[in-house]
Amino acid sequence: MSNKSLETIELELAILIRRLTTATADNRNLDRASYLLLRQLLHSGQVGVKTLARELQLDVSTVSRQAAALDQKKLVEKIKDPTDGRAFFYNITDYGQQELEIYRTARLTSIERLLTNWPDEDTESFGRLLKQFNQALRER
Amino acid sequence: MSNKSLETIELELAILIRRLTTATADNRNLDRASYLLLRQLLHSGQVGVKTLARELQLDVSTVSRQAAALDQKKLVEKIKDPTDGRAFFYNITDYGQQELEIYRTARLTSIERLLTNWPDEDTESFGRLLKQFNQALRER
DNA sequence: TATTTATGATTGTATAATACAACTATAACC
DNA sequence: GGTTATAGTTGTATTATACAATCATAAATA
Repeated sequence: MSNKSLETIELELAILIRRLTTATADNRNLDRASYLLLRQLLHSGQVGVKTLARELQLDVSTVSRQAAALDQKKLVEKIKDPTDGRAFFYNITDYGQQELEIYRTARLTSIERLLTNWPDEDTESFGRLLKQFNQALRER
Repeated sequence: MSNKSLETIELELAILIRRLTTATADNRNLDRASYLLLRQLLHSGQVGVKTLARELQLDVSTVSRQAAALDQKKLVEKIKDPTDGRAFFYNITDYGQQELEIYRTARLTSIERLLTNWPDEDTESFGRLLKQFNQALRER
């Protein structure tokens, strides 16, 4: 790998993180954390915070708080596990699914706006490489 | 652009941000904010917080605090503008340059580790596309 | 079976990064 | 010389996170 490419990636990643952590902060709707949690929940079905934390690679306490916030907002419901007195399931509500979809659509739209004029080849590669990079991060 | 690519980018960006904000948080050395500020300072030369804030697209108050923290740690020095009683310059110190270099090298190394086995073509594209994406964000 | 240990979850506390609003001091303008 | 603009700082709030302590229940063990 060329050192130039590596240096570019290093710098641009730092900038990207800075830019996106703040850019996505101003939301009337969902925040990024809730969004990923809801998505994961939709994907995993009925699971508790421990499983979610593992899947999202977050601390259990973090997920516990996030889930409580979502429960508060009626985006999910918390159900006692009948077979284990300590455990709970979370279920995304219909309202939660709606909100998720609204947020996701808004995100898609604003990203699409950023990518106008990009050659198809570039958007395709960008998606593929981001995914590949995340995979590497996950396996690290 | 294919909807599939767009959806991939949308999701993978959200994941990436989550992953990197936490992954880069555990540092004995510099934090990401300080790092970018020092880099910018090295690049811009003697400027005050207002200029830095504009260049970094951050609020002045944020940069003011960050700069104060760097000053505290002797990574920069704060110099009164002789021509304007309200204003200051910041200068990166030798120590600051050393620390910057140490941190940057560490970052390069850990990113390089993630990219082992990537075809040269992919690392080249990834750098180029990240830069392109940041540019789009900046111009938004 | 009674005690110990492990586990799912929550809560207390701390930190980092940020923004907006209020404020201070100085400069510029008229 | 009084008003307005500007550079910077500080107060306050929010979001996202981790680690440590704790609680309640389950599982293992003696």
